Amino acid sequence: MAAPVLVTSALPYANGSIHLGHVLEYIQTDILVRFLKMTGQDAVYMCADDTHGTPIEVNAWRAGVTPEEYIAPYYVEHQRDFADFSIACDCFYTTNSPENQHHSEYIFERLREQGHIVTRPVTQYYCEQDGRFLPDRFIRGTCPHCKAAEQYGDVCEACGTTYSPTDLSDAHCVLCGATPVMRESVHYFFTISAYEDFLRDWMGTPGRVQPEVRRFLETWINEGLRDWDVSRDGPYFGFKIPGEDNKYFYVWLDAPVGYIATTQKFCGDTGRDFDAYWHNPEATIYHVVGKDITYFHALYWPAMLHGAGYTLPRKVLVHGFLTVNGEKMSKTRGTFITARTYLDHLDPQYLRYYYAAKLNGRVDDLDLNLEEFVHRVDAELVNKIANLVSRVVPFVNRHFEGRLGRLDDNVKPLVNDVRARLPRVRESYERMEFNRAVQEIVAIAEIGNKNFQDAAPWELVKQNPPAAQAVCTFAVNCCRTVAALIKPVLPQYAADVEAILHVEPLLFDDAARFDLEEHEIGAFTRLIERVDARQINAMVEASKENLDAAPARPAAPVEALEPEIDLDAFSRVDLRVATVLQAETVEGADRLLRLRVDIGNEQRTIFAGIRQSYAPGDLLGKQVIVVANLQPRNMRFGVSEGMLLAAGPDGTDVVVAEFAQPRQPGQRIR
RNA sequence: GGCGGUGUAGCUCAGCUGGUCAGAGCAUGCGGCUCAUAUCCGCAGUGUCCGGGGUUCAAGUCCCUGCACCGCCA
Repeated sequence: MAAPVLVTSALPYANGSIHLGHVLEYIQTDILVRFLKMTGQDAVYMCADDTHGTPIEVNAWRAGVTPEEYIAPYYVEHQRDFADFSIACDCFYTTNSPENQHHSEYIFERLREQGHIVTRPVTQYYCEQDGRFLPDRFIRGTCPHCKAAEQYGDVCEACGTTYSPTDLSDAHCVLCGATPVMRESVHYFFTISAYEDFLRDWMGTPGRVQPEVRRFLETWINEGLRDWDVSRDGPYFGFKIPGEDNKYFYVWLDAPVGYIATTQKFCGDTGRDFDAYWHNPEATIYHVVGKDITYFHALYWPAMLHGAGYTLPRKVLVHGFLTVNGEKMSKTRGTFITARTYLDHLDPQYLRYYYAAKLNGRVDDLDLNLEEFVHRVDAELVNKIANLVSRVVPFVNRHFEGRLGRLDDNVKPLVNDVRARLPRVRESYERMEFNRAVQEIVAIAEIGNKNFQDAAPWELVKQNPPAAQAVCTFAVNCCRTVAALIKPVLPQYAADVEAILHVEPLLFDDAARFDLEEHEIGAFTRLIERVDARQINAMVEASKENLDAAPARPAAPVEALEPEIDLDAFSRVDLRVATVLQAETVEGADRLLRLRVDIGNEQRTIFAGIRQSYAPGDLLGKQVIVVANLQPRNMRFGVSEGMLLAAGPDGTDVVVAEFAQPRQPGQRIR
């Protein structure tokens, strides 16, 4: 038997629900695996929940449960979402497993034996109140570059500058508000630079990664591969580093190992040979990942596998992000749609079809345009593909008691035409250019429709029933061909057609047969409904509601109070009533709105980091509170002449302070 | 700020190593059919191939530059 194929998609993080962006990747992977299986390859799809790391540890702590308790419901939820989208993992496991611990430790030890793990002290912020080192995302302070307040420890969302948390002038702990101290800790580093030649060779082999990805990776290598910190101090949720009391593997060390661990679990459950996958240079391993995690999968991961003697990936397939209606998914616009919200309103087959029709195998972002979605599903899937079955099957049942005749010689050219297209479909699937495959399949459905139209069996049946029967026979064969070809994308549709036509489960090669003759077909059943546009709207509305209802965010600990000040100190802060005259987005800044406000005797321009919570129109005419005597601040996009008062834990959930009754602009607030 | 990607008809996109490459589908308009629980089939127009330079006998296709959008920066 040929060497096995193993395909993975990136592991969903077990601290939240999956959304349609995740689903894009899983559907893409699922289509590939189904195609491989249909063409007789011994392929499996492995996936798992990614369960470790600081965010889950902290969220569990905030929720007052253990990390294991915290991740458990997501494990159930994710599997249900997968199943309901017909995403058929052969095994869906978890990184919080003994198998994963074993392989993580094994890889670590092998790398250490070879001298590619070194230790080095690292000085970083430590919160004495919480008793923990603070990752960059758990520190906030004022950006050293543009002086924007309340920025994360690694990047300023106002000006985009990246820096180290120690560059923040007033760093404080996100969890408790306390000022952290510097503390030293010894960390383990993976000296990946030792693998530079190996990596150049690996990714230099054609087909490993898409060309644009390779260029991207080469710039990393050319800049010099830096040692990778693979340890974290406790408290942490993960695997302890052997021989250490309070140090753990960084989540990115054990997450991809989950691919291996899941395979181990799968082999244990099914009696398959684990080594045939992970200790077999003939095995084909594909990783499907989003472009944000390219470097983990195409640099660290192959190096780790190589160092520890596991099978190397044959291909890392990188895809872009999902946008909705041309824009980044947005909670306020209702385009941040979870898998479940979609399923509550629409048929999963629509999305599988739409994604397939747009996936081109490149790293481009894919846009889910909801109007196009409706149109494309109706015009192609329903009107062309399903309608062919709908027009011929009831016809055969009505006029010929469900029996097919024989194919007429005059359809030979059409059969040849269809057969000539099959290699292109196959090749498009192999290259992950599902859009071309779908295009070709629709064209084949059109051939079936056109012949049926031109031959007009509804007329022919009056004079020459056998001739009409032959026309129908060809159309039914087209139905089978189309169903076989679209089966990786629409397994449910294909199964329904198989049932109607009374044929065995279709394989890819069945598409070429055209030998369904003198055969009795079954009754017609509806295959797929047209998209109900109202359901689209309902889904978008529900996505907005989810946001409002989202109680999920556990109450953040209340920030510590600032030192006491006297009245004089307060009165030096000049707060004024201001009316918002203009509000607009700032090009190049995701978080900022540029506001023009009236503060009585003058107007001011203020940049406020509230774009994620407010659309410009939301603020027009509103009366807000402005710090009017704040030193003007030079920002990348202009000068900000004041500051807006608002409350919120971060930039995505901010409420601007307003007045319950109208006030005159310029009035002072005391 | 550095790096990378993208920019082709109203929309979604094909156009590989430069020479019928200015295309397809949808949308639009017109015509035909009625088997279709999902309407299909045919015909027709539309484009400074993002702007500006350059290389070449020849450039969406190569080079430089500008602009816009997207992403990455361990």
